Amino acid sequence: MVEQTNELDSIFGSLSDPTRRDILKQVSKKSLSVSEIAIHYQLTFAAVAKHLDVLHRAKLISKNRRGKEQIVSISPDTLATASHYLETYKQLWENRLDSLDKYLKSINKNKKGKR
Amino acid sequence: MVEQTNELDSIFGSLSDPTRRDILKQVSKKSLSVSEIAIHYQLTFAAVAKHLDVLHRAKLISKNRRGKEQIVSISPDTLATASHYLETYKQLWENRLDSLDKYLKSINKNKKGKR
DNA sequence: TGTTTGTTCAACCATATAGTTGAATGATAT
DNA sequence: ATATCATTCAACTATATGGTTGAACAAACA
Repeated sequence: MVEQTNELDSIFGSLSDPTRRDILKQVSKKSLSVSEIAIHYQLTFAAVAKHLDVLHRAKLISKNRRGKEQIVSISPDTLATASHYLETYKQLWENRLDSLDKYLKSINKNKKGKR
Repeated sequence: MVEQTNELDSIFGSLSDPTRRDILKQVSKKSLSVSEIAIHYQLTFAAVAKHLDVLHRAKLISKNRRGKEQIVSISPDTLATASHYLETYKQLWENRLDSLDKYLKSINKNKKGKR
């Protein structure tokens, strides 16, 4: 509606769920099969598979078949995209706050001068 | 369900919508009233107000009344939380990939040695 | 071949989200 | 006091999301 990139939409959307963040944490340490991931949660297998699908569509993970298993790995580049987005804005805001800070100090100095 | 902090849930949830990201972009440059923000979108006033509420609940913005207007400002600390989260994982993953890279190189070296 | 193991798909339900319209509230100006 | 401007609230709709169960498919094993 405002930007045409829904890349960030799906990345941040994926990250908004604690189960999915936890899955990312798991596979960031070691690539795992779908069932190895699923056993860590009280959810049904299908529910976990759906979470993996969300992460996959956001390109935060990749899947590779190894025999009958599907091995899930992280895709670090995608997270870099999100990270870069946040860093840019953080920077921008910090600069703005710095300016405000200087401005307030300059006003203060002025006041002191006038007294 | 996995972590008890829904702080990141609401932060990333907020960031998953392009209108809300755009609002953040706007107010990161300059604090604005609710209606000043709303005129930039084809949405109804109420819809924009709802987006602001989502951002407010995630503590990504703050509101201060100035006369009859409500002035919206950015809350940079919250974004730092998200940014920090991503940086941590990016770091972790990069390290893992570095190790993999070294491992692959060591294998290669071994092969060469054996030949 | 049939059976087991791992994964995906389909149908369904409950709740959350994004949007609408219209009424209600708050603060200022006449 | 009332009219006006800025914002919020309430009720409602449509769609998305997160979860379930059960069937179907794919690969490996007996």
